[in-house]
Amino acid sequence: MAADDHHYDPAEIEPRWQRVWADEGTWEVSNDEAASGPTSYVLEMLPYPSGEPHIGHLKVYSVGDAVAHFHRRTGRRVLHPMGYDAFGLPAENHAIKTGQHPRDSTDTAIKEFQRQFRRWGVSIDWTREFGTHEPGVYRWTQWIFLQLFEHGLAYQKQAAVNWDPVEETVLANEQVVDGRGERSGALVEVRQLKQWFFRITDYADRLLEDLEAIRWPEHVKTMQRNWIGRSDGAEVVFRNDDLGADYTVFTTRPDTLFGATFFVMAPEHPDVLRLAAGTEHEDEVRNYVNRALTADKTMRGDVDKAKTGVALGRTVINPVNGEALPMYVADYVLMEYGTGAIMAVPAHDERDFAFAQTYGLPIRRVIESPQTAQTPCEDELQGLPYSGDGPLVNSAPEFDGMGNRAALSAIVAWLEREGKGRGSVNYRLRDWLISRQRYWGTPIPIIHCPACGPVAVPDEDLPVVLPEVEDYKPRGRSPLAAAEEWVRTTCPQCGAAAERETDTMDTFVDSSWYFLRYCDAGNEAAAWDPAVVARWMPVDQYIGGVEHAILHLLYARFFTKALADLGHLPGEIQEPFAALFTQGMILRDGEKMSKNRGNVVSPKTIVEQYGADTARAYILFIGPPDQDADWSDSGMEGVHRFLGRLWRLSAEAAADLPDHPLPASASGVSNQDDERLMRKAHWAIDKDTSDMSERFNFNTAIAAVMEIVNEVTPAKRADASPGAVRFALSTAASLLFPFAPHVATDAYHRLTGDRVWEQPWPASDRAFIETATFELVLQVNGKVRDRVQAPSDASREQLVALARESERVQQFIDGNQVVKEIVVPGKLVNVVVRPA
RNA sequence: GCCCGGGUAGCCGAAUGGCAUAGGCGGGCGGUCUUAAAAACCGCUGCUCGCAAGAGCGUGCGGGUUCGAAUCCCGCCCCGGGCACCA
Repeated sequence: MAADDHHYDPAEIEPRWQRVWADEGTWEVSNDEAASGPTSYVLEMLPYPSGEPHIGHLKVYSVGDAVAHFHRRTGRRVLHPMGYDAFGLPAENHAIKTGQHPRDSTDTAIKEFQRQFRRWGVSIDWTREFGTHEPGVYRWTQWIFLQLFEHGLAYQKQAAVNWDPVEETVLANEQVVDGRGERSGALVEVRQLKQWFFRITDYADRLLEDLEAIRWPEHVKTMQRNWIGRSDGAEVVFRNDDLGADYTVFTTRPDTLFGATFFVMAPEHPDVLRLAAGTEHEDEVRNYVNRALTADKTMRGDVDKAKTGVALGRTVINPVNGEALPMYVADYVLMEYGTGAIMAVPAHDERDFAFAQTYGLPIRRVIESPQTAQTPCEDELQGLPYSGDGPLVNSAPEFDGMGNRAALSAIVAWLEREGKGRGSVNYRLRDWLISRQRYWGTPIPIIHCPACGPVAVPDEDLPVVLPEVEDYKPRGRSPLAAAEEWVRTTCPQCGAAAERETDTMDTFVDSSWYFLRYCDAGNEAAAWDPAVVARWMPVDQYIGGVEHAILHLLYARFFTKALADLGHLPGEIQEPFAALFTQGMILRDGEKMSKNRGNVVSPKTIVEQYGADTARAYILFIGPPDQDADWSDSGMEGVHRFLGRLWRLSAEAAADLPDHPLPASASGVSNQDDERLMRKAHWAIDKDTSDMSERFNFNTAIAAVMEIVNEVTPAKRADASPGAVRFALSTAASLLFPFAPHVATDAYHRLTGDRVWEQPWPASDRAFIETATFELVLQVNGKVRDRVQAPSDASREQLVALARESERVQQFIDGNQVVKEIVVPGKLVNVVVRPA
């Protein structure tokens, strides 16, 4: 190639190096025990294969690949696998519309994903690739289900569940947002159905506590804490003498028990109608309950909605003082939380206060608030409702005057002694509903026997293969029910005629363990070998969208703990993802990209036009990767120009300058241009190393490489030696490699003859960064007035003297009195003056 | 309403107690190349005043702490996200 023909051509460079990586299996790692050294497991959330990859995929794999490359070059063996979350509703809905088998559309999409991921040059160990829809994989999903089933962690129960009328399936609590199906947006209905659940609530406390031990973004931890929703309090028993029934309530404020003035039940409470029966309120209660049960769930949940309710015409006894409290039914009390009944303390709870005001119920203050303590009030409702701390009043003599926190424990102790209640904890978290009445998922490996009940499919009969059906449309039952031959079977226990379970599993089950399978993907005898998993797990760096903050990340944590408890994982592996990074979205003109808006940027088009390196480096350069960022075509062209400049300068330097050793030490540097180049290169090494290891500041890491390249332009390096130029350019290529691997590899190879991915991450040499003099900033009263060169080893006195010598400083001192001099060694001198 | 983020040039952003605006984009001015233009490449470019030297101003708004504040503290405004009748 002629020296004047150095034209950056990613279409030539990128496939050439991709071929080397594919032929040599560069990114493959073995599970051999013999392989030594530290390991790292870098994982991006697995993609759902539909259509083709979008810009969000390009971002997550650009981030992940940068981390993987950095880990490799800092001496770790890196597991960086890829797979597909291949079951799910979009493929099935497509099948309902077109009749195309979901397997066919999914496999087509997977092929397109594979093509593009390779075209992007992502450093994946492709030997471990799989899709969750492969029978060889979902047989282990079924095996895990059965492990949970046999240990009581998977169970079937009749329950009020969320039914999505559009998707025609039930949904997990986590998949209902503001009363609507997460995918369909349809208002969910409550149905009583027999469904399969995983007992995630058994793990509520461990899921909460172990958040402390993992390096996750604080807001994701907060979301998980809120979702688990642990509340500490007490259960207190209130007796109704008419029916001779005891009603237990849960309260976080047993210290306010003496302030209870009424008692409220949820409309769904099974005893409401029985209690009202025979009273003058019977009809009214019946009407209220009917209205509440049919009302729009989203409306009922609105905080601002006025409180409504109806008296039941009965009373319960407050165990602490024997008072009879009137009973009400009101829709602000929820059946799903606690016991579906509450004690109402209007003086110290906003909701109870609003209800009491509406219905003219008594309000009794039992905790003194700071204001009322100071100014004994004329208005007895002043400052109410008050939910803060303070001493008890209007309670029993033994508690009055006691701080409410102390009183809380004292009252709980009293309740326990009297058998009227006990300390108790409540969670918002519900068990995970995993049954789906849909086709395209992992079949639940259960056989229903009229005599034996639900029976596990024996291990040797796994996988239970998804049967072929004609019609994918769910009609209030799973499409699998239509495969009658498949459904009809015999009981593995007693041999009697029996039927297969026809529901499939929520696809979140598949993604709750896929990261374990990557460790030992070829294993046909087991889901994984615990000894192999121990070598890789936990994932050192997990990367994905924040939209999975609750669902996927909580379920995967639950699976990891449950599988460790059952002995299938080493006990010390309690968390799947030691560190988590959540990347922001790529927007266009401040809006989400979508086909409807017509503002979609296609990775395929960009990569074809500019190359994968440009697309990847631009996405990382655009801003901090955890933030949303706006796509700009001209910004991307700027990065393209920069990559071209680096490559061209490298190619020219390699061709034009005779081979020359790199300056080995600071003393070998002969002139100012050399010194500037060497210092900039070593400074950038420091900058990039901390940007990559301490935080994910890829944007500033790339900017530092740009600074090196800006120093190497022919005009600026007139006197520089070939060795210094080569060092600056090869350092730039080396530092850029994690973000733009092809062009960096090619430039580095031309300059040095070596393969950059086989080189250790560069180390900076302080001798090149430290200099004999530095620029001393001179301030008067904190304002910069001058800059002078100062010796690096100057004493404080010498620095002050330099400041005093400056004419510009003197101008501002003249006529004033010098009060003091502040010296920051290596940085500045600030002369403080005041008018004489 | 409560809990997190965030607000820096025309735009994206850098700087977490010490030179505000690194790097990039865009616009403007100048240059190289060209018969010429475009493209490409190179250089300068925060605002105001000033011929210049230079001075003043400038990190959402108002106060405070400090020799010194984008950075720390108090009060407010705006934007984004999460949660929200959970007793």
